[in-house]
Amino acid sequence: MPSKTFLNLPKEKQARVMDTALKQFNEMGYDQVSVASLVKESGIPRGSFYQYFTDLEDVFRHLLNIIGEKKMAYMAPLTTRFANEAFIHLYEEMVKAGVAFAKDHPAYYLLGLQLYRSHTPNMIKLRKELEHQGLAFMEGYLSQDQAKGFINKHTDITLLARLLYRFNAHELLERFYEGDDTDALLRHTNAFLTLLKQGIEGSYENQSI
Amino acid sequence: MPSKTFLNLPKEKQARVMDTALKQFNEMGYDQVSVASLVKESGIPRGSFYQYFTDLEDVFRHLLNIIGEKKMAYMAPLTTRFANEAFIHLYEEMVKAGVAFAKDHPAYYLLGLQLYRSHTPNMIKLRKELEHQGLAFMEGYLSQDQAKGFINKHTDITLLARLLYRFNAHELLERFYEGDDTDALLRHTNAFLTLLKQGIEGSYENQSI
Amino acid sequence: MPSKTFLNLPKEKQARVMDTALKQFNEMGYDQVSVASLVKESGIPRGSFYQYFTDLEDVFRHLLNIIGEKKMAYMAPLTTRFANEAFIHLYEEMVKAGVAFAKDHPAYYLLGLQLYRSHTPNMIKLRKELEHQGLAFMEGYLSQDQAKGFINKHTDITLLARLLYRFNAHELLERFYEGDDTDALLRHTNAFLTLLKQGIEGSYENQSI
Amino acid sequence: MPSKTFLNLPKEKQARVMDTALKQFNEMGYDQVSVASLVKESGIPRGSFYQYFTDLEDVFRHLLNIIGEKKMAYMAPLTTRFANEAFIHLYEEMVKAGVAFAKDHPAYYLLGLQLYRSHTPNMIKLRKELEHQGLAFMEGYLSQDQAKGFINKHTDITLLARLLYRFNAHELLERFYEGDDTDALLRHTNAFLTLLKQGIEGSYENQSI
DNA sequence: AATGAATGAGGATTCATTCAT
DNA sequence: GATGAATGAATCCTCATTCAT
Repeated sequence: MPSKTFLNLPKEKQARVMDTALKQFNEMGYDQVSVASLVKESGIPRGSFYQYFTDLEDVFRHLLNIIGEKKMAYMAPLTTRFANEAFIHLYEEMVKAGVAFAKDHPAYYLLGLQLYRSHTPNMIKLRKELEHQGLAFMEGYLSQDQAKGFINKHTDITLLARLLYRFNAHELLERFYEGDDTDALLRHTNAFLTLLKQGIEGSYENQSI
Repeated sequence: MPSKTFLNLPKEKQARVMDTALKQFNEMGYDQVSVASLVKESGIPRGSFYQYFTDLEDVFRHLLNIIGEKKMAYMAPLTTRFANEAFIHLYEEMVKAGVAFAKDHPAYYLLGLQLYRSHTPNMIKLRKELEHQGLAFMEGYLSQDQAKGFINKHTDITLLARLLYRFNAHELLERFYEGDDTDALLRHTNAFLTLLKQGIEGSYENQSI
Repeated sequence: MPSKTFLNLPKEKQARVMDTALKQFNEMGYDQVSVASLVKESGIPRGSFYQYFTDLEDVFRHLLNIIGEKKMAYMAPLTTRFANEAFIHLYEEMVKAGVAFAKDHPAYYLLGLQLYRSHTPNMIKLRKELEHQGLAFMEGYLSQDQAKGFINKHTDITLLARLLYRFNAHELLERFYEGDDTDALLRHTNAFLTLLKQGIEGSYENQSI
Repeated sequence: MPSKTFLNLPKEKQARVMDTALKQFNEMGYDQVSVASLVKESGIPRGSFYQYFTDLEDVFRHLLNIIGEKKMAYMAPLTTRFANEAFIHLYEEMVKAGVAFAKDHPAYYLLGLQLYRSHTPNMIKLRKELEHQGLAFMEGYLSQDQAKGFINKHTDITLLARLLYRFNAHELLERFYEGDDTDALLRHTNAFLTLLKQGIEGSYENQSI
């Protein structure tokens, strides 16, 4: 968490630092960014950096918080709207909201990639925290859906939650990183959900699997 | 690729170097291994390192090749055996063979993790090469299966290949890393394949999705 | 010497600063204490520090003065009481008073150690000032004692003063630091004085040295 | 302990580094010497320093070893020569040998001062090792002397050993540092030994203490 | 008088790579 | 071909002190 010193800085200066950080994390990759590179490009003195942050991880976490808040604005309306339906519908909408977010704030969206690109103990811990949180959220809904008969009994809910989580947190992110536009992301999402819902087995006439 | 100089070394000395490299990559993580740490623990002179390899990536690639060869011994028999069946059956057997390999050579198996844990440009490139290769292999089979009716027409083959690839290359690897034994890995595999084959939709009585 | 600004501060606030300083000097060692560490733990603003003191040595000297005053309360009664006796008796009482002081105010007593544990030019100067002062005080008395015949003519007064000074300022201090309780310190003192008074030579029967 | 790399260097180059270290430790004080200052003045590259030594303490210990060996040449002959006499005579000769050493190699001699001028845990440990060793050596002899009647029964042997140790390791060293020449050191030694042997008490006529 | 942000020099350490033997 | 010493750039982090509010 940045120091009060940093948070008391003029918004503009804070933004200059955080924007540079965002840019460098995305362009250079988390592991290649150094305190040196950040202070140089953002124009703050070396010493100030250490007055603002404990280390680069601190900067990264702060960036995630900023992004998290923005993203929340896209997600918040959904949870109430889909209260009585199968979770998969809520999931679909959340993914779409995420894609909209990606369209509006591509740099913010892409920072998520870095979460999987550093392996300092703290970073691993952070990633697991987020994963655990995301999985628990989904498993809760999915178990209820299975009880209600929305999901068949053969389905391993824990696994399903993982697949859903990964699709959103990895697959789409990487595709976006590799150049797919948001329309493509939506198509991938449809294909993914179709596959999940119906499975891959052939039609009855030649169901030979 | 290591120099001829290296490949002409007594097998034993080569093994000493490669075993140390394997150990350090797994224990310290690719990014933390340095030429210094490797020459120190393996006991070869600093100058020799540069006579044998161009850099650490060179060592890593060589390690992957060595492992690839060993793994091939587990896989080779399968391809012919399942020539006329749906690919998913071959896939299942290949995953099982991979799990057997993991049981026999855990350190070799786990090295794959490092592929996803470093993000130097070279490593990213290497990972993409492998991914591309793996995906192309699967997509070829899966397209045929879809043509033959083994896979229904709604299924996005590219996506399916990705899911299969990821499950094997990420999901199982990470679960193994986190302590699941090989039996657990096999159970996960069953659950995954069941889900893929049948989808998650509820039974006819209450098919409300 | 602290500025008037500091001395006009509420006693309580002064004490907070000086207590923190005492604690840090003792716990971290003079050389490890920084302006940063002191302002942080004492809670005063960084800028204020430089309004109160010129530097850390200034703080240290002020601490010594505060301690000196407290210690004086233990010593003052003695000088008059032993006016006509050999100095060694006064010395003994002063040492005992010092030990009592150590018992009552161990942190104050132990600060003296830092005088010997930093070797910045200023600290060396300070230590020499104190030594010089202490030695002069003792040499004055001891010369008179030698003139009066309390001390034999063979004794090198300058040397004796040094031995007495060191025993009190080093030996006892370090023993206290290393855990000797005050009783032990008194026993050491007796042994020391006995040795000084009588020498180490064997009894007449076998005086072979 | 310096690396083999360092010890394999040409004697001349080793000497250049060690002489610079000796000079800087003596002139600047152990705590003020930095790796930066040492590499600059000795002319070796920054990186080489870390190939030779682990840190400055390593340099210091090596210096002590070098000095210890030289000093041994002055001391070795004595121990056998005084086998049957009171230890105090051996002590006197050892001190004199030390003074001769100081005359021949003042810089080496003075380095001992630094032993008391740093307080990193390792340095404290080193000093205590040396002290413990020195005290044990003396106490052994002194106990025997007391048994033999060379030293009277009132004398606290442990304390006496400390006084002897300190006189040699502190008092003389500091006096030499402060400018006393070797003749003066010998006079101090005589005065000290006289005082120890006979005590300070006045002659029989006016023995009033 | 109080405050705390700004500053950049300075020190420790690691590193990949080259080069002379 | 084998060896290991040499190199200095690059990085991290701390610090005392000043200055503007």
